[in-house]
Amino acid sequence: MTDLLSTLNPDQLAAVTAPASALVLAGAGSGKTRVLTTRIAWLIQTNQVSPMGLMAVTFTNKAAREMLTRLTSMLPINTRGMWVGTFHGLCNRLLRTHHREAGLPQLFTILDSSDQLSAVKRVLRALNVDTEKYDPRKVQSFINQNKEAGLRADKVEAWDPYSRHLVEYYAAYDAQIHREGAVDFAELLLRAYELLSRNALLREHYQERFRHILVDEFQDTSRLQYLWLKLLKGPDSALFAVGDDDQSIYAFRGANVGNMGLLMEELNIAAPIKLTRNYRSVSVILDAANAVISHNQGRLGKDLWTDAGEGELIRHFQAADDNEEARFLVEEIQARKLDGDTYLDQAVLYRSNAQSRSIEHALFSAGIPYRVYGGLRFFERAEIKHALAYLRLAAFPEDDNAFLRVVNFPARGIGARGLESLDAEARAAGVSLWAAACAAGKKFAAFVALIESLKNDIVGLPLMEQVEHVVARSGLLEFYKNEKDGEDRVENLNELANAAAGFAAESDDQSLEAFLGHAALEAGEHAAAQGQDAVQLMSVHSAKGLEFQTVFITGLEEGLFPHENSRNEADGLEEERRLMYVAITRARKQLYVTHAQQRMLHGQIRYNLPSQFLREIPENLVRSFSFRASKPAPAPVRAATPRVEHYHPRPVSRREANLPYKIGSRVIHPKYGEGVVAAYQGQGAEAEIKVIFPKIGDKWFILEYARLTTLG
DNA sequence: TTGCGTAACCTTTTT
DNA sequence: GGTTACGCAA
Repeated sequence: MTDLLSTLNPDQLAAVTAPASALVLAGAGSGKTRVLTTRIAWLIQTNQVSPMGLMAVTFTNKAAREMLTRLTSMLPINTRGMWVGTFHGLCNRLLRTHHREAGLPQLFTILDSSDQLSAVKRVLRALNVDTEKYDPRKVQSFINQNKEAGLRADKVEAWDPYSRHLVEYYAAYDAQIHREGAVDFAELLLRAYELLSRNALLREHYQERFRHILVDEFQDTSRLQYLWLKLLKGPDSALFAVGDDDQSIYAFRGANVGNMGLLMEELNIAAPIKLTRNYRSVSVILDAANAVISHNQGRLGKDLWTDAGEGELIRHFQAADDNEEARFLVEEIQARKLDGDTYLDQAVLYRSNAQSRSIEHALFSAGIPYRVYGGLRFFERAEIKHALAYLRLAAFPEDDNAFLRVVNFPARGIGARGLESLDAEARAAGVSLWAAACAAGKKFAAFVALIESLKNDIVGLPLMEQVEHVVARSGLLEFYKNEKDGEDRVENLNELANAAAGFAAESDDQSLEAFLGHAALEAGEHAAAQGQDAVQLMSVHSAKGLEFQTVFITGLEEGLFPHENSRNEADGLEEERRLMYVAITRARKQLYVTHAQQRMLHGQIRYNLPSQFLREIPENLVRSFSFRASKPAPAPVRAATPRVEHYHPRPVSRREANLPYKIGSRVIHPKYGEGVVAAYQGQGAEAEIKVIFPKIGDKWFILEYARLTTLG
């Protein structure tokens, strides 16, 4: 037991062994996850609670998994069946267990955001709503915002006609998905909340059971999640919340930092336990982070410190355009690689996912392996959703959503017109589309027969074979095999069977229904090759909780980061600044920040000023560079420091000795003229050299045959 | 009625 | 640049 605690610093120790409810204000890199898991281990080891008597809640599946992994390395316990998971995952569990009390069918489906959007569109169409006036996405977010606040349609206050309509659509949408036995993300939470608040017996049961509730990333909890936690906390239970108000970056989906203050008030917590010692970054990086975040008002207040030493200055690259920015990234990433950093140690961050494309392009043409997080994830891909819809119909054909998705995919001659009349019949009879289709006769006979046969064929098969069978027999596989550029999709469909096998191996419930629920809640990262040495590309949001040796924060421009949409939101700029704070604190040893004077965005060139966040980093922590030293002088970021060094691709040691041309040196090619050596890739006879010709563009040559002459 | 091609559109962040 | 909506041809 003592060895569990012996390596903690005094603040961490106080947090881990807190006797009652506590709020821990844990700065970036201060050992937050360690405190959480050590507390769980300590509670169990000292017999204060059994593994079944505690609940630990996180926001992401990744965080939940990591907690379990660390826990098993500390204690010889079986973590299966423990209530450790995401808010959504635990609510799902609660609702599956008590579906009857919750008023749901046993096999309720979970709608992800895009499913939800199509459901909203369907409802609006049925009500003949002018979607010019009522943008489906606005309606969707209206619904979600209210659910996140714990409000059903009949509780939402609406004074003007416009909001009254929104409320009406909210009610219609809820009625619709309930009819279909579907539940959206926010509904999972709201319904679980309502279940517990209405059913005293159930509530008391869980309150008795969970003596300790631990919450990660508490600053990101919504009002509803807070209420849910309080409902589960019995009079004798302890609530242990860990969070960092400076890292609250999810206000847009209902996160309420105010919950931190509220918690202290309501649970009589005198003061938060502050963890400010940082074990991650060198002090240059922490100083920058502290300086930036100090521009925010109303913080709970803490500054990070370290004794890890100063470290290298932050490097700021001022690019003329996005291509230059990408070129700079390529140069530096390669240089660091040759200096001994792995690719995996290096992360490129951006504010919005759309920015990844140009970076991917540059890395790809330079032959640098990379991995993109976020964006379209495995279970969100169209072909996967189609396959899941077939599986869903095989299990529960009444699902209108799934029905509509695949009734004419692959095409089988059922168009909008046919569906319209089917929908009318279904509405008139008050039944599902499936029931109507069964009654409709020949037009839908083939589809009905297909689903029936899928349903019969997979009875009793193991999960993986069920998936394989449905993928093969639904016609999806064949369709994509015949489609040009369909290889990836075929591969993904095959991967789906593996995902099912993986799920079956891990989960105690191996039913098809359980797998479908898992697919909706876990976006899944099966698609990208794991464990490979690759540069990590991701949005700042998805970087939260991660750390890297080297971090590049790109696109630091007014309008991009801070994002222009944040201007109209209350507290918008402050949230952007917290985002910047999160980005900076991801770096352990070296931080790069870049901006471009102009960039291609949404198909047109935009001219952006450098981000104000750059100015907020003290100048003595930064070295600035640009490709052109003087001529088209980049606008100085601060008036006081026009000093911008000329960027030289760093001289790299070792291996470059074998390379005839230095990176950055100017060469002449007999056909293309003058150019600059940009990169190498490959080894020996396969080695290639990349030369950038100002007029022609980038070219790769086989090094052995490249007829290049060095210039001056 | 369907399927395909072109035009217009829009783009923050996620469970 | 990529996706969706619409119009046109089969």
